[in-house]
Amino acid sequence: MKPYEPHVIEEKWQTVWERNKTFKVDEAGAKKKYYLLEMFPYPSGKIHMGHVRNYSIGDVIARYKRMRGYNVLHPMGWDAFGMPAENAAIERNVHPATWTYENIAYMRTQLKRLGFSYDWDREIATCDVDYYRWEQWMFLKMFERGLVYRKNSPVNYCTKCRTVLANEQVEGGACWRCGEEVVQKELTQWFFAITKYADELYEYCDKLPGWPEKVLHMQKNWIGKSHGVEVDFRLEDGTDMTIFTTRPDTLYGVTFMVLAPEHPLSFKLAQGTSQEKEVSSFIEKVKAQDRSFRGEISTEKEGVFTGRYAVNPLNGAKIPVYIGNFVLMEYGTGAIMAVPAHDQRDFEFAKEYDLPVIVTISPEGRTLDPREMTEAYVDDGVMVNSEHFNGRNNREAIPVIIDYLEEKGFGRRMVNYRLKDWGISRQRYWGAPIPVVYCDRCGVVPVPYEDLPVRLPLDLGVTVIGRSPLAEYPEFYRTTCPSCKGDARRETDTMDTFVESSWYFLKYACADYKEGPLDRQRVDYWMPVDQYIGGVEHAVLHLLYSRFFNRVLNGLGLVEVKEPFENLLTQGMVIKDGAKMSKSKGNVVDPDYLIEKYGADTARLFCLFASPPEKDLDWSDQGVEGSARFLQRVWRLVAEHVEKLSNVEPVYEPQGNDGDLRELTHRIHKTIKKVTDDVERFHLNTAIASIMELVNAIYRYIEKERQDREARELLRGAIETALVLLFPFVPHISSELQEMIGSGSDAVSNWPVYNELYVQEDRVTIAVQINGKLRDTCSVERDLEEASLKETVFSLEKVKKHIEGREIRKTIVVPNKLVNIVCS
RNA sequence: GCCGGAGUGGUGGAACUGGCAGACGCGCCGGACUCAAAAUCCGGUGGUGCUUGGCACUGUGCGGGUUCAAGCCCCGCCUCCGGCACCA
Repeated sequence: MKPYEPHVIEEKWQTVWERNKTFKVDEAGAKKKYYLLEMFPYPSGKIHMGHVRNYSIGDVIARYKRMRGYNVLHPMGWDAFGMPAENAAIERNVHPATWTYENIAYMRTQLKRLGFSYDWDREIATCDVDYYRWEQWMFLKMFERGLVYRKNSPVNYCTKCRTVLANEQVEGGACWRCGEEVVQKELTQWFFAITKYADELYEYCDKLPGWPEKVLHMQKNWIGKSHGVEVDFRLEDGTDMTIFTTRPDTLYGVTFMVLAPEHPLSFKLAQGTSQEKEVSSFIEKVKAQDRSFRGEISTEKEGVFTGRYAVNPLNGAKIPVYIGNFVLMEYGTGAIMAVPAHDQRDFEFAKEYDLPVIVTISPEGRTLDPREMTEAYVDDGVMVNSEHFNGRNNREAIPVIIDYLEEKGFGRRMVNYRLKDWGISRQRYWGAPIPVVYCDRCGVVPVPYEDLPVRLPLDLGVTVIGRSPLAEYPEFYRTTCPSCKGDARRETDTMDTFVESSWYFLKYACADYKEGPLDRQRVDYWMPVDQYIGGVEHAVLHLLYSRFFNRVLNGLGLVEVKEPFENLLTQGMVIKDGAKMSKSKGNVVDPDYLIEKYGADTARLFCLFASPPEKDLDWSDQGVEGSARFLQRVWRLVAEHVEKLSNVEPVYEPQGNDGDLRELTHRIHKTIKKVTDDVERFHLNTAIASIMELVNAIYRYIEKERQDREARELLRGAIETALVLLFPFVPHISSELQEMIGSGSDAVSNWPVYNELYVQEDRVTIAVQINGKLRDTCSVERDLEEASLKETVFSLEKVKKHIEGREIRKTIVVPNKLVNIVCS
C-alpha cells in the first residue's frame, strides 16, 4: 500500500492549483456570484491558530460554493499599517516597511501551505501607496462634504502606545491593544462624523437578518439611541436653559436642575452672586479630576448651588440650579432636570444636599411617602401631583405630554445618541498620512487631488519615541501652501489603521484598478459580501466603522450597496488550558509545528471538527491525533482497495433488493443530504461527523468481502462520495485519492446530489412508550398504516405485560417515529 | 444596575419544527494480531440497584408548570461568559 505522506501530496496539489490558477475569478460568465471574505490579518510575523481556524472555516464555504456552481470571490490581503511595525523598528533597528513586507512574505507562504483557495492575484497590502493614495482621496472628498473635521477636545491617550485612541478602542478604561490604562489629554484631532450616520447605522441593524443577534445588540448598545424631549427651562433673566429627558412624565416632580461643570452657563450663572467663588473652585476641582474616576458609578455625587433659579414651564415652579459632577457635557445638552423621586442619581444628590422630593408616579396599590423613601421609584405607575395628567398611566402619558410641550412651545421631540465621532488622528509614523497642509495665512488647506498621494517617506530612521517621527522629519513636513504658495507645514499625524480596513473589501473587487479609487462596475458586481467571517472582538470596532465608511462611499457614488456585509459569522476563540492562546500565558500552539508534524489537512480538520464555528475551540493534542487518525483511515480505505476499484464505474443507485447494497445506498444519500444541510448552516463539525459515519459504514461493508461487480461498483460510488464530500474540508488528501482511483477532480461544480428516494430507510424503528416511558422498540416497514402499526405494537410481549389489567385511555401515533400508549 | 448568550457523560460536543438524550471524536475497559511493543482492527462504555446475557429506577444547573410526551415551550431562581454602564 502506498503510504500517506501529507507533505508530498499537499505540495503537489498546491502547485497544481497555483499553476492552473484554479481559484482566479473574473466578472464574466453566467454563474451567480458569491463573495466570501474572512477578516484580513495584521502581518505580525506568523499566523496563529485563530487565523488557521478563521480561514479554514472560510475555505470550506468558498470551496463548497464553488462546487455548487457559484462564481466565488475569495481574496486575501494584509492590514499592513500599524504600531507593531514601529515597535519592531525601535527594538530591532529594522525599517517598519522591511519588517512588514518580510512578515507578509512569510505569512503568505504559511497560508499557501494550508491550501486555502484564494485568488492571490487580488492580494492587497494597505501600506502600499497604491492603496492608501485612494484613502487620502476619500478623506478629501469627506472633507469637502463636512464629514471630516478638526477640533480640540479631550481625547483618550495611551501612554504606552503614545497615541490617541478612538472611543471604540478603549475597553474598560484600558487600551484595546496593550491593556495600558488610558488617560485623557487635550489635543486637536481629526474626526470622522460617524454621528451623522448614527440613526441609519442604528436602524439598519434591524435590516441585517444575516448577522448574529449578539453583534447587532452590541452595535445598538454602542450607538445608544434614546427617544426623548428637549425642554426649555427659563432662567430668571429670561435666558433659556435647555435640558434633555426621556422621562417627561416626571416633569412635575422636578425639584432642582443640574449643569455639567463644563457647561458654558455654569460659571456665567454664578457670576455676581455670593456663590461665585464656591462655584469656580468646584469647577476647577472637577476639571482636575481624572475622567475615568468621574465616570465611576461609585464616585460620590457632589455639586454646588449657583445661586440662580429656573422656572418649570409646566407649572411655573421656581427651581434651584446646581452644578454637579455626575452630569456629562457630552451627552444631551449637558444639563438635566432632576427628579429625585424617580431617578436614583437625582435621589442621591437630593439626600446629600437636602433638596425636596416630589412624587409624581404612584405604584399600583400603595402610596409613596417622600420622607420614608430610601431609593427612587423608577418603575411605572399612575401619575399624581401632575395637574390635568393625574390618573393616567405614566407610559401612556409620555407622548401626550410631549405633544403638549410642543404645542405650547416649551420643548420638542429629540433623539439622542451615545455614539461619538470617530477620532482618526494618530501620532505615529507607520500609517497613511492625512492629506492636509497648515498655512499661517490660509489656515487648514487640503492637499489638491492632483498632488496625491502624500507619500509616507521611507528613508527615515524610526527611533523617536513620544512624537510622530514625521514631526521630526523636515523633508516631509516642510512644504508650500497649495493655496498661496508660501511656506507651510504638513499634517504629521497619520490615520487610524481602522480606516484602511473600512474599505479593503471594496478594493478586492477591483484590486488591479489604477484609474480611480474603485471600479464601480466590478464593485457592484461583487458587493455586498455574501459571507463575512471573523472574530467577535470587532463587533463595535471594524464592523461599525466599515458600515459607516461604506455608507460614506455610497454617498460619494463609489458603491451601490448601503450595507457591505450581508451575512456575518463570528467565530469563537481558540482556547488552551482554559485561556486564550497568548505568548504571555505560554499556551501557544504554532501552526508551523502542526503542519510539520501532521500536515495541513489534519490541522484544518481538527479546527473544523472540534467545535462549531461560533463557539470557542478547546485545543486538544489528542483531538489532533484523532483527526490525523481519521485521515489515515480514509487513506487506507482507498489505498488498500485500489485494484478493486479501478476497473469499475461508480454506481450510486443500484438496482435490485440486495440488503447490503440497499443499506450502503441509503447511507450515501443520507450523508450527502446531511453534509449539504450542515454546511449551509455552518454546522461544519456535524458535517464531518456524518462523513466519518459514512466511512465507518464503508468499512463495515468491505468486511463483508463481496466480490461481485455490483457490490464493487457501489463501493466505488460510496468512496467517491466520501472523497468529494471531504474535499472542502481536506482538499489535498481528497484530490490525491480521487486521482488514485482515476476519478477526475476539478474542484468546481461537482457537489454530489442525493436522491430523496434513497434518503429514507425501507424499515424504521418505532419507539414504543407506555405512559411516556420507553418500554420497547420495534422495526416496521416505513409508512405502515396506523392500524397495522398499532396491531404490531400491541402484540409485543413487553407491551402486553405492561398493559395487562389496565385501561387504555388513548394511543398516540407519530408516523415512522413513535407510539405512546396512555393507560391507567 | 440594564441588555444579551450559555449551563447536557470522565472529556470536546450531537439531538433541524416538542417525539428512542448522549451522534461523531477523545479518553477509559476488554479482546484480536504480535516473541513483545507500536500501529491497526473488533467489542464495550451516563449513573444506581437487582434475582446481572436481562430488568427496574434515575438522569440535560435548581424549583415549579403546560403536554400523551420537555434538553427544547412557560413562570421563578442559581452559576458562568460577553456587552453597556452616573447616557438623564
